[in-house]
Amino acid sequence: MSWRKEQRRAERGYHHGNLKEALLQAALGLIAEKGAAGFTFADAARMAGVSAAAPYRHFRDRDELLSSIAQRGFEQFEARLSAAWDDGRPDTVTAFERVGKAYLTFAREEPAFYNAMFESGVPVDANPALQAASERAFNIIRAAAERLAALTPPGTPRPPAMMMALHIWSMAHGVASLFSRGDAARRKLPMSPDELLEAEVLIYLRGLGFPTDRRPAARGAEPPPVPPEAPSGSGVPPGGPWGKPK
Amino acid sequence: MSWRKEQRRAERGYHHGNLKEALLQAALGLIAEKGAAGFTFADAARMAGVSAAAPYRHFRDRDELLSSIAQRGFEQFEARLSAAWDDGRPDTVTAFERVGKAYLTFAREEPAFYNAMFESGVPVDANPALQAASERAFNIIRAAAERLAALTPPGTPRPPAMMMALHIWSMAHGVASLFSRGDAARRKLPMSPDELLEAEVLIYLRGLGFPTDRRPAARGAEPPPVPPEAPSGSGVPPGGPWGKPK
DNA sequence: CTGCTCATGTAAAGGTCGTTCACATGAGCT
DNA sequence: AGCTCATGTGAACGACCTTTACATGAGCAG
Repeated sequence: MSWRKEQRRAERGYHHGNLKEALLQAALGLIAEKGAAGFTFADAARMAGVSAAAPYRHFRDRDELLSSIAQRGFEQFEARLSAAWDDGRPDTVTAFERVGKAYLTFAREEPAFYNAMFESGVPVDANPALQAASERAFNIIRAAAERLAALTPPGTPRPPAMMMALHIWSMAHGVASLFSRGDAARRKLPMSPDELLEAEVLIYLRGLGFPTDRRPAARGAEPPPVPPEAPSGSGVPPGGPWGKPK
Repeated sequence: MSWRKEQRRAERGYHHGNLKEALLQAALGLIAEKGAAGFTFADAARMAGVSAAAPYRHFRDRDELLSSIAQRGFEQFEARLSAAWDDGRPDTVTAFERVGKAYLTFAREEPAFYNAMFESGVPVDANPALQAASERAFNIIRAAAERLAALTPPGTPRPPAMMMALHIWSMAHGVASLFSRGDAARRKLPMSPDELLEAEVLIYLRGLGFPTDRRPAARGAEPPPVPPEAPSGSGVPPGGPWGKPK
């Protein structure tokens, strides 16, 4: 009956050695499986092979664990977005679209983090460290928007970068939470979430005056981009961002 | 100690008379207060003045109550969107924008419903009635998009209405869940969620080729709109949807 | 090496929930 | 008046969250 517990103990001794980390990993797995609501502190403890009270040596309560995961999530999120943005290389629009894709990829590949970050009900503004991490992640989008705003073709009014950033964020989050995760992904769509978001962003950018069917770099103030390997692979298909209309 | 319970009983007798409805109302209040995750079946029962076991005569389990609320939410949601759309009166673009506003208004004024519908983890596709209600609500947006798509100015390719509808939905949901509710609303924004969404949709529509700084009706195939009372009140401010750029 | 200390883990217990079951009540029909 | 069945009750079970008093042993001082 309890041989398992005894064995565990024999394996690791009375002290776990790295319980905090083990709990975080266990929680991550459980959240990915059953969602932040279904995750239980007791389960995480069991999975780490310790008693139900042990976690309280490392987290004030269940919410603090959740909050820690959310914070870690924002940090990884920032890293991913940052890598995707790559400081706007090879050109601003390409990099910008890459950021959008990275957003969805993160939501899809790290459902546990995304869940903890945006769907767990953790009050972001209650924990300063969490809030800071969240803002650092958003700042990537904001910085990208800033660079993009600076490229508005002459003759068109320049949109506020902050507004653009919020718009892009809302599109990405909207697509991610409605169509790109869990059961929501089962809604029958005419196109993939990635394509949906890409088209949405392109149409939006066009609405701001960006020429989206060709690289805008040549006519802006931007230095000429590195010639891409795939000549027009990431361009917009003819007929508009959504393919050919019937 | 128990005089309260006795008094309750004296007031209403052994049978409650309308427990199902009372439970739904109680749950709605609790969800609005503490979120769908914090809401408990036992609390709802207490609030209705019955024992913890009574609710099981009306709902298979806690999830079914939540699911019922979500369904009711979608029904009210549909009604609101439908009223806002008003079959495209006085003209398609105006009505379309009104739908966007109605979306946010619903999210703000009915946080409990919105929460149950989109943030409670209720699997929409598990309950046919719920799924149907959800689809009916979405169909309002879809129908509006269809009418709008039919108005694309000559010379511009016509976007698929379904795609438009999904785009609009994702924008509205993104803005609503990121900026328009609960603690999330505390993020410091340069503009209100309503304005943010309105600008976003307008830029998007412009990206599709719609002239958004004036009523597009005159040049489309649409019959001339009823002359509005406020001549250009709902039009777009000069300089673009976001006001004057610096 | 000895012995102390304190971070880390355990067991036990109290409170809340969700859920089930046998039983009680009484509204409405015959 | 009596029956029946929908509706509500109380008790009980197991799971969870959290606290408290106690146990263990790693690391350090002497």
